[in-house]
Amino acid sequence: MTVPVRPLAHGRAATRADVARYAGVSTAVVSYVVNEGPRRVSPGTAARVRAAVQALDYSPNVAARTLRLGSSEMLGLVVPDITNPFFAELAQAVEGAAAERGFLVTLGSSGSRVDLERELVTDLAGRNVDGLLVSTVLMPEALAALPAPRRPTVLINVSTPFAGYAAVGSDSRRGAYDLVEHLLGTHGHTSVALVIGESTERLPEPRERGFADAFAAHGLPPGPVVRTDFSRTGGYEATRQVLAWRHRPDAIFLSSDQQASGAYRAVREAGLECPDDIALVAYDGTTQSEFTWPPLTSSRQQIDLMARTALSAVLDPANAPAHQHLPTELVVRRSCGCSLP
Amino acid sequence: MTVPVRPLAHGRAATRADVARYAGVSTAVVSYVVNEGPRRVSPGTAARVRAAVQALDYSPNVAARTLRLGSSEMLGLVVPDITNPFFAELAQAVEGAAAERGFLVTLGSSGSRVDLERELVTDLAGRNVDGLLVSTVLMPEALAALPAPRRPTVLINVSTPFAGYAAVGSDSRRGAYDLVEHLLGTHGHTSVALVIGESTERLPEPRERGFADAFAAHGLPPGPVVRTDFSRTGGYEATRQVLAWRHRPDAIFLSSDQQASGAYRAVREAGLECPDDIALVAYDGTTQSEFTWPPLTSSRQQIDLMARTALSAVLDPANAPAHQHLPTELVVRRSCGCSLP
DNA sequence: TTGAAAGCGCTAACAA
DNA sequence: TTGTTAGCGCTTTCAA
Repeated sequence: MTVPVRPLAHGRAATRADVARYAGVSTAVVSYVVNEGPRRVSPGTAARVRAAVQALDYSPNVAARTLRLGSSEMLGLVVPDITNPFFAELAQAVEGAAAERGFLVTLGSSGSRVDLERELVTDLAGRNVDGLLVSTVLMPEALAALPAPRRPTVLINVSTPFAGYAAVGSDSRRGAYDLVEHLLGTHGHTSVALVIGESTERLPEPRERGFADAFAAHGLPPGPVVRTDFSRTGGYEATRQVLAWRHRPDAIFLSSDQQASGAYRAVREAGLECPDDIALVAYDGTTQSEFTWPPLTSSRQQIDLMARTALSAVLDPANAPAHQHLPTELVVRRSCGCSLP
Repeated sequence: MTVPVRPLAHGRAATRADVARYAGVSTAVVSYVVNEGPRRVSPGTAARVRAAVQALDYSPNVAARTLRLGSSEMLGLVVPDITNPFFAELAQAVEGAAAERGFLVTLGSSGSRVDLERELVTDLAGRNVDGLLVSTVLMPEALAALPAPRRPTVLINVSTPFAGYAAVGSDSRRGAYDLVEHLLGTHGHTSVALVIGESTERLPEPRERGFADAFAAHGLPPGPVVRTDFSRTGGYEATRQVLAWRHRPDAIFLSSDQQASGAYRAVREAGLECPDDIALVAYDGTTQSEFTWPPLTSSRQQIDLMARTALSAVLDPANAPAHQHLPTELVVRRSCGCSLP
């Protein structure tokens, strides 16, 4: 199945022993120089070692180091779908935050498939990663079915804690509330539909609760809910469905930017205009939301903060709170009906 | 700088020796069972070993295996920007193709920054990856400045070969030609502007040549070229610029979907309609292009094929051609002015 | 300040 | 069919 890769053609790569021999020192000294510690080395010797390193084009074998140290300075990140801009931005942020601390990250994108995700997590966990960040669509059961994590594992982008894991996520209930309240309060809409991904999180989904909360605050019964998946196609299909209702709502709240992308298409295909015929708002607030037309009013997740928070949690599991809620930010653009300069 | 991670609280993780002791066999036998070879083991013994593995919750130490075997079954992938849907789709494809062959992939996204990219490639290459796929914006110099790769390295998404590396990319010259020829031939446009990313590839950029080729085929001098960067903002700014010209062209050919996203926004902000006031076409053809309005006519890169081809090249460097050109596919939608059902 | 050497967990050649 | 063991490259304790 797998293809072993031979070392370079011109012979095996130089090892620490080669360098030591070349520089006329012991292997320990080479270590001290290469790692700048833990013992100090006289300047002259250090220079000879560096020259040898150069001459032999030596670079340390990470597997050996990992084996010895028990740490690989690698983190694993599992997301359901890297082509979803939210996860792409999250991956970018995690990678950046990890790099700042000297860690590399191995990414797995499961395509939202449960079995693949399980495999990914198990595999990654076995790969000497020092910690795991998992953003999964398959919360409770699948997670419980996993072998106990051998490494600090934090659940990222979840709104409810899960036994045995540290978790960080946005306060999506509040984010949803803000959006719907804006529609109901500022714009005086009375009928707003919710299009939401088929969640495997503990129900009711927080966005759905925020949605209902906003209606309650206005003394209204909650609007209709359409469940689909968290993709463009999901948003597209669901919106088509909503537009076909006898009484078209004033607005649709999409649970992700990705779904909103599909919603726009459905609206245009129906020959309708946003926001005149129907307002659209969405949860996520990735860069994509600035480039739709009209620009998308959204509750923006603080992706950088989420990445940093999650990173601190894996790297210092002892002090990681069971669950951290990050605030979202309401970004009003034009798709809700507001007319901005 | 780095935080070593301790084994599980309930003591150190089980090793192969623990399993051997528990099952009353030698470590070799455990190996044979776990790896299903290379020696065969009697069914009874194998069962005992499997029971021990289960009981001790044993999982092999990958670092040790890597050290021993000299192969990690990991590949490295470096892309300039994972939030660009093209690269996200590419990453997804590479990951999928790799998984089929038992490899995991470590992703690095450089944010298009030369220094970070150099660091990433060097770092990744040192990490016992069995091979490296690099899609870089900083072709010639930076690549030459890199230490010689210790592992098979293939350049991905490049249109010109580069000494010492296998390379795979789409035939972007042809892709560009198809698009512009469609505009000139089918639609009878005469003035088409090109918005292209600031390329670090050997000039002239193939898309620019394809663009010029199409004009030449019609006996026309090539249209105006605006150079910007390969981002939404780049496309946005460049398009604003084009729209401000005294003579607005009939169409703009954007060198990426990401730029096209920015272009749409610029067109709408200017109060113009696509394709009536100005036609838009782009190179890439990611899923994003199906969800713009109007849907984007594009030259679609065969991302899956590219991933597979590149993978074969890293995994079997001996037989990898210096450069492989993959055909693109013209996908006609509505942004060019075609009226589809 | 430097050297010798043990040992991290695994694979596979060799021996039984 | 199974056991013994060398050795992958590295870090670091202990001794000099």
